[in-house]
Amino acid sequence: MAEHRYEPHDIERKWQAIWERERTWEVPNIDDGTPRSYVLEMLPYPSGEPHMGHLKNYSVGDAVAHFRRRNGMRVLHPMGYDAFGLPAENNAIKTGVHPRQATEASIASFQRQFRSWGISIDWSREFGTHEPRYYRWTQWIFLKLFERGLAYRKEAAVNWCPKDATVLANEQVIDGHCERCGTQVELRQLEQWFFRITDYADRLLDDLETIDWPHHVVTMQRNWIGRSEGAEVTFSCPEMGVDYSVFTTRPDTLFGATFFVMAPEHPDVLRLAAGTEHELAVREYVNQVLSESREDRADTERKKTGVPLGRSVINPVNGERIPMYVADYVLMEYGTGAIMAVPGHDERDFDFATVFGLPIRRVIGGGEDLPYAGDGPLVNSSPEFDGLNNRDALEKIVDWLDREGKGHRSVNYRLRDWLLSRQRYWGAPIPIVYCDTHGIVPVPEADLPVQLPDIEDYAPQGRSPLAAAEDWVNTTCPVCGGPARRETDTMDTFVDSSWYFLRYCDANNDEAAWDPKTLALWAPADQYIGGVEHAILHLMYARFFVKALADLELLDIQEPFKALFTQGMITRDGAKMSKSKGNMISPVSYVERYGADTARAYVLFIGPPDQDADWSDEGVEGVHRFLARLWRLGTEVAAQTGQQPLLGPLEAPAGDDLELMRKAHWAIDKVTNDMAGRFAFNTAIAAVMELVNEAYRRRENVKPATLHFATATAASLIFPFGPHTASEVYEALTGERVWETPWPDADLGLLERDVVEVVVQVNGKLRDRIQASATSTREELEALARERPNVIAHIDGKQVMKVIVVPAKLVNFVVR
RNA sequence: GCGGGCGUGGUGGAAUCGGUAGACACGCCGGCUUUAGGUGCCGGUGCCGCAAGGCGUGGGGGUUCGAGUCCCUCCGCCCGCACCA
Repeated sequence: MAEHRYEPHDIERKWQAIWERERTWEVPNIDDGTPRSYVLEMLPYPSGEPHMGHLKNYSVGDAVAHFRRRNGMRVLHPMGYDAFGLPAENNAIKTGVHPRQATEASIASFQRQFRSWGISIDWSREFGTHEPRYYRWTQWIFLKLFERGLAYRKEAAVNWCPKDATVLANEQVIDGHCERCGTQVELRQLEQWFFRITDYADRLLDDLETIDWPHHVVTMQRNWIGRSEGAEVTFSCPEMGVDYSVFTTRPDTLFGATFFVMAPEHPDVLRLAAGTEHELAVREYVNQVLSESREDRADTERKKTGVPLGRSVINPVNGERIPMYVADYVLMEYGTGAIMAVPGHDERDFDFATVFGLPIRRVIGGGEDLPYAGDGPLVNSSPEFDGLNNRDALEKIVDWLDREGKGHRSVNYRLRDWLLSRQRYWGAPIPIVYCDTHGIVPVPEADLPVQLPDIEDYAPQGRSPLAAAEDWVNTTCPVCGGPARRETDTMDTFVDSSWYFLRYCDANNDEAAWDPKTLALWAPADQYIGGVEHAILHLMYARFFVKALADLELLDIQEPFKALFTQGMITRDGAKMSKSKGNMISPVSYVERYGADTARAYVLFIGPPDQDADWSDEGVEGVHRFLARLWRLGTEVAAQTGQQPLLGPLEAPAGDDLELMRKAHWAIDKVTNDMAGRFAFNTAIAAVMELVNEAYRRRENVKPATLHFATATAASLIFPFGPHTASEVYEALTGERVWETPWPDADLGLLERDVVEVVVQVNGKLRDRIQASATSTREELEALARERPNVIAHIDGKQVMKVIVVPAKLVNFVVR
């Protein structure tokens, strides 16, 4: 058969040309009653060439898209590029080449590869987020949020990366280091733009219950939002005539508060210490803490440090005067920047009290040693509350505080507002100008986009490189026409990617970001697919945007992604692939060597797609062998039968014909279930392999029509994973285009057998198998089982206590 | 420390509802074909044992007629958050 060789490149080119010419995967924005589905993979960040993670991501998404299409749905399956961002700009600084040039070269390479992989993309909706026709609307959304008060400017201690010379969002700081370059970040007091995502904390939390997302992602988001219920309690400082409130989740332990601690950044700290013997020490301590790295400060292992402030506050529940301290374990960003310290029932306060010799008082019974953080009855508190369970006492104490005007119930979140301004060049300009008379003025919508000007020097100097583009910066105030200066910061790229999935729905609309009716045809995305690394950042921001846009009545959904699937990484020798490790392998070389179908089917066959999987060249060979086998079988059968319609239901099925038909219908059922309810592509592909193996084994003994059916069915079922080979084989056998034929239906009646194998156990151990009628009664099965020699040997001389019979499945003798 | 997940042959993995552990694939062994073949086709392959048989899903315990699957406990690995009051 030397002349008959599986030539994936010829086959793939042929079908790709057809899909391209006929625009097969484009879908119209109409509602004609056809059920619709929006299948979306996270858009790639175009840097260099696509890697294995992309291949896996889009192979998963394409399988889902194809499966839904063939089940009668009109599927929106678009593609775009998250084109703004730091790596392109850093490259520009190094090489002097404009980031647009490098980015667009990379986009071209992604486009080439997506086509060569045969991903079924609606190319008519493609865009890059760096194109003015896109970022015009990013700016428009910014203005809408600004109008609503959801975008605002404030001075705050922010994360600053000295290497990238820009501020970072909280979410972009990993273990105190810059997410991008790994440099240790510093805290700087700067005026910056924020989105008020904290206003949405409760909705972001509650609506997690309305979406079908992986449990671990939901948990991560929940933890990130970090909702804590408790109370705000007022401690007054009579010496200074000031009240300080603290947030606590444990007002039940108020009677155990023996000191009070403020964060070093607290604005009152120096004033409080002024004139006391501790003034100098406090000043030194604060300066020292502020110069510390975030990472050192966050080290929970090190000994607690702090300095007395020389002042005291009154505990509102018992009038006790307790000393004030400043200590770096209290954070300015959370709660009020001050805490009541209860060393008996909080480990951190306990550590501090131990170092400083402060009193430690037990006010909750239970546990052996202090600190004790569990529940129990109140003790040493007040006659009114002692003896009460602490949870009941908590409610009563807060009620009392509320009546006395000394506190109230309160909720705190770990979530902070989203810092979106970046002192960088390669991003969407923030559409704001500063006027001496009118202050912060939004650019009128009609003037959008604020075009990103071309510049020469990209190097950041602690301010945006855009500041050097004088012609661009100097403008006129939209209100008074007087001289004004443009905002020179650009937006975080996460702003761009927080709404791109909306734009796909109406990508060519030049009048608006989207038409709400058109958007409603598709949004929200029915299935979103991407890496877990976006579990918090992108997936939280996109949810916030959709909620904010819904409040602006610009759309009518509350969540962007109904269902989410997070794929695992492809590793090599158990390690993450990276340029620095030099263990990168690229999809291109495999596509060139084996064809796209092999590469695609392999990344899905390698294991469950939500788990990490290690790349193996031998494994690729195995999948390639399988596809070649299917193609060869198809060619052989087609030579024998010619193109003909699929075999209908069998008249009098028997023998090998019946068995092969059964296997085919079993495979249809198996693949359908593996695709419909879950993402079990690995077992789906295995089922098609079984069908092909079965067809090979029985091919000499079955009628041509049976073999034809089995082979065409295998091609039809493998289509979502290896679309080119599937199309080729299916066409050779039937003359039809497989993607235009409906997904096959399993004849479940055919799968039912008259004679089944029944397992016989004695005390739960397998002793024999018997062939029995599927309709045999319990008594018949037990009787049959008792005749078996191996069963007799095992129950002989023993007492049969019980017999368990599961009809058509098993018989278990319980003997003693 | 808190939260989440995982642990099955030589390897990747399968077992969807508590009912035959190891599908499919890799690797390995054997046969056939072609032999120029590193192609193709067929068969075998959890471990111990000549066999009968025994053992076997990280360790220990439990529930059950029956546990990879449920419960408790310990060990190991991975991920996320981390002085969040």
